[in-house]
Amino acid sequence: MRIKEFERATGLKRSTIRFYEAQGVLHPEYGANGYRIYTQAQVEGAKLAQLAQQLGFSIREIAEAGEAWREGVLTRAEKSKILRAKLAECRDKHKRLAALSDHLEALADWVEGGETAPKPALNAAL
Amino acid sequence: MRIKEFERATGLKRSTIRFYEAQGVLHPEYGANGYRIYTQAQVEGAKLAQLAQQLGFSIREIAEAGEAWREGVLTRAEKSKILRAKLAECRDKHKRLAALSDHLEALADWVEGGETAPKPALNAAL
DNA sequence: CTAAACTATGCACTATAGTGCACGGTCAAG
DNA sequence: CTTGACCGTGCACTATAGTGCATAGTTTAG
Repeated sequence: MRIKEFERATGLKRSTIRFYEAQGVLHPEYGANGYRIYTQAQVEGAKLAQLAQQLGFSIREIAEAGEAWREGVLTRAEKSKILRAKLAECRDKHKRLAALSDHLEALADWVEGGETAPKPALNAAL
Repeated sequence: MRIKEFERATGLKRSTIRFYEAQGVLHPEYGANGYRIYTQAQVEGAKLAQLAQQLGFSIREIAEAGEAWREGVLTRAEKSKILRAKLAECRDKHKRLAALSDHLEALADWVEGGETAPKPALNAAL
């Protein structure tokens, strides 16, 4: 597909798509006319990148991790290492987010209960 | 406490502390000499802000939500509403992070398994 | 063949989140 | 009463993540 359809498929703006390419997140093929050509796999990749970015990963990190599922760039061991490292970061964020949720809920309950009981303390493990 | 100790207690740089104050995240008292004075509660608040920020919330969002646990600014209903809204966002991020973790793990397994099975697809619910 | 729609590049501009420095006032030990 | 550590403001600068525009080439429907 060309860029217009890729915009529609990913929900990204054209300027953002070009920016992501410049940052190494996207690597489209180019036709003889100079037009970018995208595959369905790249739509998936872009969606994953968006997700990761909304959850606090930087463009640079996403570009680096993205190398792990591009063909013929890295060895299996390198890919595995990158993916496992990002997975660990995800799991850590996941835990911290659970802690933040718990704390917000405790605060909401405390406010709704008239702020009488002692104010909930932030878990030290954060 | 004064700013030096607040830096140590929160792990934030002095420039960042001043920036957060300018953005409405922190609201220290001022002594007669013009020095900022922080409480232990503000250390807690700053840590919570750091946590939220690392997890993808913006400074502006944090400042707004922070009003909910400042004294005498908002009504109970307003505080509750803000906290419950942020809680819902947290829970959503939490779910998405779980999905991202699952996907990364599936990719890592797939790579380690020799990339023979079909490449895991991204969950459409993202 | 022409016009509309689509695509390309380069570059300047914006928003967010800080960082660092110059310059000056305050405090406390000696 | 000086000296060094600490604190203040203002301002310019940086990094990240885009956004928008001018200008020009390509494609496609009529």
